[in-house]
Amino acid sequence: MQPSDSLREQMIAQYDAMSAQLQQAARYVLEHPQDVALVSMREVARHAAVQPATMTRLAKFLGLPGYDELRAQYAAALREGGDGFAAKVQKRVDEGSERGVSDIASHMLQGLSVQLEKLCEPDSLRRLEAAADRLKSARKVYVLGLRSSHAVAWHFHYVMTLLGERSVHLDGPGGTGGDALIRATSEDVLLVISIKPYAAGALELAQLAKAQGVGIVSITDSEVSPLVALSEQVVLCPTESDSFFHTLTPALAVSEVLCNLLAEFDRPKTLEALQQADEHLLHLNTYATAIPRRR
Amino acid sequence: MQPSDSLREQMIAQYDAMSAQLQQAARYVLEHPQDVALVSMREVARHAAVQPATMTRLAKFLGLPGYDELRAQYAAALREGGDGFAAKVQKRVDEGSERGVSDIASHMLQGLSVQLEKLCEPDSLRRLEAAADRLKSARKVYVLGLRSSHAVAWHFHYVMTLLGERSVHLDGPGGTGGDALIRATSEDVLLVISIKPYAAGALELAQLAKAQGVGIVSITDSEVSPLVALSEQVVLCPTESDSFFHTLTPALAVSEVLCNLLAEFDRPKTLEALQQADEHLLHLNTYATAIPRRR
DNA sequence: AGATATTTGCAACAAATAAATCATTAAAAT
DNA sequence: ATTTTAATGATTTATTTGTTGCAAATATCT
Repeated sequence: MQPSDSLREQMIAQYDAMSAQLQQAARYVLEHPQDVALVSMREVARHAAVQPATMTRLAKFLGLPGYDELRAQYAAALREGGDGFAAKVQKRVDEGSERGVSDIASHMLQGLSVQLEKLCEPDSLRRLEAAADRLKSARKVYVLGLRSSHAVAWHFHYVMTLLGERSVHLDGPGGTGGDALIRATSEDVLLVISIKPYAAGALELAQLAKAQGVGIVSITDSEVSPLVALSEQVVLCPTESDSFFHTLTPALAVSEVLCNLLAEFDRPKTLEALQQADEHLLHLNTYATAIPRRR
Repeated sequence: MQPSDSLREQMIAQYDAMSAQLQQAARYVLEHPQDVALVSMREVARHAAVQPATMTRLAKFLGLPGYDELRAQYAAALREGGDGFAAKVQKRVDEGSERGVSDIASHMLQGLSVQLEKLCEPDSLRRLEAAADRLKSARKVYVLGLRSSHAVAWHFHYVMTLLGERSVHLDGPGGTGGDALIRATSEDVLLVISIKPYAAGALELAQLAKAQGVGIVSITDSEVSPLVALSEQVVLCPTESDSFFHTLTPALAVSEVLCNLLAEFDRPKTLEALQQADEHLLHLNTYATAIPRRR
């Protein structure tokens, strides 16, 4: 799938010696080898969010005469890969008969994959859309998820924070998480994430919020979840998995979809907000592309 | 290896209805499907000993708008072959042309589903297994994930907590998260989750830990992620999605798989630990199955 | 802090591409 | 045998391609 190996390895080895733009280009090439073979350089550059010239420069950096040679190598690799496809599948099947450790993993992952596909059913999509609409109309969105659901709640809140300042995460040290609801009104919405077993604390807070007139939108796992009775909108997601634990992956996926639907609602505003966040984080040196020097 | 089947069959079926030149072109296309995808029309024409215009005419004869569409079909077919079975769905995703609200959602979900399937490839499974092995052998597992990766880190830690007391979450108020590493030794392992853009803080802490002799296992998004250089084991997961944001869903899935592999390692102990946790939480009235009465 | 080198974005270029147009040739039908 | 039709080849045109040169921006070093 990758070209003659030497090229791929060379790219990885010399990655650190590349400039930022070159790295961005190289990274895309590494992660989308088929594209290099199948689409034009300018298009690859567009996908990689890089100037066309950078692709040429990458090729030269790797010691090739030009981009065409780079493409040729990837094309050759793809030819082989395509031919050997049958063999590859066969290999996979053979390995599958071992029933080993990686079988467990593969089983789980495929199960999760199927569950995500099930979320594409019309009913789920309707619920997602309705939930997004409801969240959209809120002045503030309070986000609540305790115990295992904390991960989803926090992630939703984090993304919403990048988008603006409408989100409030109901969590805090010493059990003070619910305090932020003090000034919540009927113009606001509470997004609750809770799956079985339902954390009592989350249900209590949700009920309290509802009593204050706050609209409730929930992500939960069943039509008979206690949250359904409280909520204006419910998105259901499966949690069963071939493992000891319930899975949160579908719930997280749902959360990400909601975030994106909200972002899509006003693209210009979203883009502006994201750019603003980018600049802010850049000034703070929040991010790094290499291992920072010890200080 | 051949395009959507219908095209290949159509060519064979209508072969007799073609003119001599068209037949010559069609014959070459049928016998060299890869060339159609990988080289220009003129070159294909030259190899087929046919006028360039004939290739265009062949495409139109098959009811396609132009030769580009023909090439696109063959390129898509080659992608499938090269990329594996998951790519079939990807094609559906790529073809998504309408952008209704629920189309966006279903698009995203299908994309995520495909990514999870890709994690089932042998290489990924090997990495997962190796990472699980390394974590298994650790005395303590420190878990680190900042910013967006916090969700994954926390979830991993949460599940590990249910399983025993080997896990330490490197997070805390006032930037004290790293303090727990004070007593970390070479018997311990640090699990770092970080995806692009990489939080500088996470890299710093990981580097510090490594300097202390702590083994590093990481979940990250690329072969050229700065974490790779530090880590004994790396699990790669995709983060691209048809949305404004990077997706964490595959990373979370990887984390859940790791948890489960660790749990599977010693089933009796796992079951006992889970039962113990159940009892504990029951006594604390942590969970509820119905809306609790207001107090 | 200033000087130097490197990196990056932009625009222009020539070459090549796919498609459209027209002229010529071969085949079919009257 | 002549007209009509379809097929083929040559030519032209508007894009698109990969590359290069140059100026602005950025980083690096003294």
